[in-house]
Amino acid sequence: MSSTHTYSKKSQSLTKNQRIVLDLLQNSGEPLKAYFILDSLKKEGLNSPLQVYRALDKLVELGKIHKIESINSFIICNNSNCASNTAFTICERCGKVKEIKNKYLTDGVSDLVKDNQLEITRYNLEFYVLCKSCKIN
Amino acid sequence: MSSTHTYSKKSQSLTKNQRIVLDLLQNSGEPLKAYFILDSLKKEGLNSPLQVYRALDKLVELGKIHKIESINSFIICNNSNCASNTAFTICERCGKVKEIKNKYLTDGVSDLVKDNQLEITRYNLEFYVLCKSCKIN
DNA sequence: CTCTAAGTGTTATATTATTACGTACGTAAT
DNA sequence: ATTACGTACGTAATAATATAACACTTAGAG
Ligand SMILES: [Zn+2]
Ligand SMILES: [Zn+2]
Ligand SMILES: [Zn+2]
Ligand SMILES: [Zn+2]
Repeated sequence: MSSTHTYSKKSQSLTKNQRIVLDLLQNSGEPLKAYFILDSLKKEGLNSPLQVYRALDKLVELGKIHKIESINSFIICNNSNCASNTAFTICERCGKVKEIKNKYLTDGVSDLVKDNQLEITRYNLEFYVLCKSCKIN
Repeated sequence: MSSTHTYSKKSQSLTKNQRIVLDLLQNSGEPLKAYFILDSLKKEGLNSPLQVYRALDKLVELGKIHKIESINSFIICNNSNCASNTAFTICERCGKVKEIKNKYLTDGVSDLVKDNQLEITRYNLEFYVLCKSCKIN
């Protein structure tokens, strides 16, 4: 019965759970796993996986974060607006992930899609690389 | 045949477990999940998840099948040789998956990658669509 | 033949994600 | 103000996906 989380104007504002999950991802900048998020936010009052997954689902839906499927992880969106079209580089050796901001590349893909008359609703591009530090070693 | 076959048999032949898993995927043509494969091949002698996952891992490594990460499923390779570069369409409504064969598209992506000086080792492209039957309804 | 790399079979366990159920709150129509 | 509705919440249980650990077998290279 310890509720009352001053929601204030449902439009625009996230709920407490959504907020703390988003903040964690924001501050981290790296892909995080759901159960890591859960552990990290135990002290903030998160107790169950479902609380995390519900917040993550909503944030993905809002385009504020992305799920990187191949590593079951979530990362803050690095762009102002991806419109659900995402592109990442993933290091094959250390797993490091970066969202690609290169507009020329993503526009190019969009053009290719048009040229080939694929009627797509969105896309997710995963480019596997060897990151700088992994290339050295 | 000849007495000059110095190449290894090993590289050509699959083991029994790898064979039956590949055959199932081949005959299905659709993405299948590991535990579905396990159930389907109980009668062939597969008893544990690990047997399936080991076979799948090997087949992926050989490029004979692909894993579709966003649905935790595996599908037979539709091309002679993808060189680990993959591209799929996935229906957002029914989940139906097709491997894209369009060489113009994949070459175009490869060119874009080169133009943008991304040194990639491979890529995986997932295009979300509404398939024909889902578009009707 | 002997050594070795790869594969096998099995049990147990880890990791990731969802179902089910009841409660609480904000909004808008009555 | 009361009702109805949609969304979010909290909790427990469980499903679905994947790997660890260990002992054993097989097949090919030398
Ligand atoms: Zn983004
Ligand atoms: Zn790296
Ligand atoms: Zn293929
Ligand atoms: Zn469909």
